[in-house]
Amino acid sequence: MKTQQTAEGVARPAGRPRSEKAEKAIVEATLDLLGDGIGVSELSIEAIAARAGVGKTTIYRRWTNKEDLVVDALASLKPPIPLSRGGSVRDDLVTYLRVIREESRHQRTRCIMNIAMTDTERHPRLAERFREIAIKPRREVVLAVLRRGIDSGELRADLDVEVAMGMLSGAIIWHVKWSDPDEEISEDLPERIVDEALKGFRPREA
Amino acid sequence: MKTQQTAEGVARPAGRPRSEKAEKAIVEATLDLLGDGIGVSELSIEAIAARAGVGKTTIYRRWTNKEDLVVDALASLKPPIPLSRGGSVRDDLVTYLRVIREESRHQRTRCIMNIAMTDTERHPRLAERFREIAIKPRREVVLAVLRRGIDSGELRADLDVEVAMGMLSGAIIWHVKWSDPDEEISEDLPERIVDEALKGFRPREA
Amino acid sequence: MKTQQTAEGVARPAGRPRSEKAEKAIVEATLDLLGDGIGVSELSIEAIAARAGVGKTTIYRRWTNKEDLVVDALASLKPPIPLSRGGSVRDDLVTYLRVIREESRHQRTRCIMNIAMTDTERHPRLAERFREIAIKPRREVVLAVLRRGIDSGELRADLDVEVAMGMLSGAIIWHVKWSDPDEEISEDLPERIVDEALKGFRPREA
Amino acid sequence: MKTQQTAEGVARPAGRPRSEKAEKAIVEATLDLLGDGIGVSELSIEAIAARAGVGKTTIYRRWTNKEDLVVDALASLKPPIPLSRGGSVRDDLVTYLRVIREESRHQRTRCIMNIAMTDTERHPRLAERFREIAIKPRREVVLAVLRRGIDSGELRADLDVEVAMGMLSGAIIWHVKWSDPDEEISEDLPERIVDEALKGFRPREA
DNA sequence: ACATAATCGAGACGGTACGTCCCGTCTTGTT
DNA sequence: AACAAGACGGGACGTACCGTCTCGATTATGT
Repeated sequence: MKTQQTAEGVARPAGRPRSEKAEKAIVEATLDLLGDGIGVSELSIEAIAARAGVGKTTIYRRWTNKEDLVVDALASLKPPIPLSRGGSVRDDLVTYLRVIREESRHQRTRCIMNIAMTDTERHPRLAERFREIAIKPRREVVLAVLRRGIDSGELRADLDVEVAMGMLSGAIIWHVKWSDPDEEISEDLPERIVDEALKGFRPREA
Repeated sequence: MKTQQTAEGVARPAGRPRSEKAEKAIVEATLDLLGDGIGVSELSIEAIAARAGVGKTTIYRRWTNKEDLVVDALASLKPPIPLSRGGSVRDDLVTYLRVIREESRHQRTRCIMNIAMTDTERHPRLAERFREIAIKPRREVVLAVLRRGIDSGELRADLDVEVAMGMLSGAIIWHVKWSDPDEEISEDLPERIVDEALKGFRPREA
Repeated sequence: MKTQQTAEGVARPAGRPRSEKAEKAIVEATLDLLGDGIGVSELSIEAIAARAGVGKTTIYRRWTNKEDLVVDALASLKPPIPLSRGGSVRDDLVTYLRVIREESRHQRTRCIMNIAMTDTERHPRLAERFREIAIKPRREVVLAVLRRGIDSGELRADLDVEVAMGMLSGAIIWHVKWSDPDEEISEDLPERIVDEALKGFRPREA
Repeated sequence: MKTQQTAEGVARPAGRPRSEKAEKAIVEATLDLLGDGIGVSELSIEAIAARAGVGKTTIYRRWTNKEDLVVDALASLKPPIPLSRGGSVRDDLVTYLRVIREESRHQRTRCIMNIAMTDTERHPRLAERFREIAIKPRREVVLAVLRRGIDSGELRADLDVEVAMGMLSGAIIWHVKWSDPDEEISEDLPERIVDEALKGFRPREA
């Protein structure tokens, strides 16, 4: 492929450059459709092209398959860093769990989450990307809170922070996903989880 | 519609009765395909019919849509009751978490689990059924163990058993699904989870 | 392929038989489009399917390529045998040339003729078929007239009927196709051609 | 539009002049492709540009559509004046028909002829141009021969030269195009045509 | 034994989306 | 201003399945 030389000395491929506008429209259309509850399998390139007002070739020129496109679309989402920090460990953890629960109640986030939980097994690259952009930042935040708690003496010095993090995140997700749909999820679930976790299941020995 | 009278006195429609063999073959073919990692969306009636050696009509005559078929197929699975009971609360919980982890390592269970985690949002009836046949029995078992622990004094009398159950189940699932694929999941993860849960995060006050 | 046995003992392929109605609709749509002046190259399977109210597969199931479809479509046209016979040789030949000229003035025939003249080189099978259904019958008719003329003494006994036929048919086509579009083609062209042909170009020797 | 002043005083548009080399390459590429048996409909600007080593814009800048380009390309062909004159009328006519038959046997001429016969209806401007550069000169030549024959007494004084010309040209073309492909076209076809035409179909009266 | 009737397999039906190819237009930096 | 390169929106290609339909053949009973 021939290239052209720009003033900045950066090689550029010859010919008309790819339209950033089109690219954005495609990603946005993808997120829109995903947000409308369309799953990765049901998501059709043709529908994306139509909604983005773009030719199919313009999509295929950039992404060789649907999975890559979805990966990039998800990646374009800013991870809405969920934690306001600075209070007590208990307050921070409660806040964190509340944010997750709130997210799971909003349409777009919910759909994105679904994809994460859902199409992840059939699309390993997607899972990897999701871990990167969604799981990892939250994980770091919780780990930081827990470590801070250990330093300040609020938490046990020998606490297994990995396990603790899994218990907190896992618990809220479990309830959101699997609790009986007839019963309301209690509003104070985050507090209850955090408190039980802090206390431990065993009775205090005299 | 004319009916026929069987010896048992049960009214039966006239004409050739439906083949039980075909029905079984269809359900089996469905589970096979699901077990091969095919998701509900990718699962095609055509493929099921082909693998079952059956005409497509024979499937559509019995189930009006794919979801209903999958529901029935999943229902036909015996819930492999996961808990050997009788030891200490700690032992029982560790055993329970181990069973879940093992299941997640075996092909067929893993795939079924994926479907549960996966296609659940797009197929609400499926989710409901899965809750019925997979979640509920496990939930009951854990709740029973926890209540027994309270009775025996091994656990706090005011323990929130729902929350505790969510923490345990959620923690193991979280780790199985979201832990860094490069790092091995530690073999003693079930023990670590149970121990941290029992102890609580907070240090013992003097 | 499995077959079924009919009462008449004629083997029939299993499954739903192909719809004759669809087949006719496809052929008719093809001729319509061709008659609208669409050439074989411009003719799209998609357009045929749309006009016939038929799925593309229904077309591809029967014809592997466009050319075969056009061949069959043309073949379905009844050759409108152009000659009323029984008069003098001169009258019959004039009638024949008139019919050709008239045909070349009517829309549908004109378009079919165009295809014959046109797409024939790029589509040899089409040419062959056209020769069969359009050229050959006309050729036979003219040859018959000429032979009758020889028998009756109206024409020379040693007349080269092949060449004579070519001169008559070729002359009318040449004029229809290549005469100056500004000048009207004279109404009595058929008579003029026949008369010149009968007389010969050379003057009568004393 | 600004213009520049050449030494010859002819106004010229400002900016880089159009490349004559490119223009020639385009026309040549077009004729090449046409000669390879590609029809006007199948002929793609993309293919022409590629073969000419030229950008598509360079073509579209000069010709607004494919037809115009083909017209110009055909126009660039020198009409290979087909008649050596000077012998008897019979000899001249035989020579003329032979030339046509030979042309129809050579690849490039054959393809050009095909285009004439072929794409003419769908592309009227092309037809007109072809009439100008290919038909008209031949027509004139034959008419001249015939008129010369009348003057010299070789032909009837009242011969309808237009009709006669059509019969001769039409006959050879008819045979070349429509004769049975299994039978060889007889080598002496030109002689046979001319002789029959000269004699007329009717027997000499005593 | 035979008519009745629902089911069976096979496969054609009208559709939708696929990923590819090429169209004619447009938008770059270079000549 | 013209050039080559190549991206753009669009339309048709031929394929793969979709869920529905229509066949003849099969398999039960009820007379």
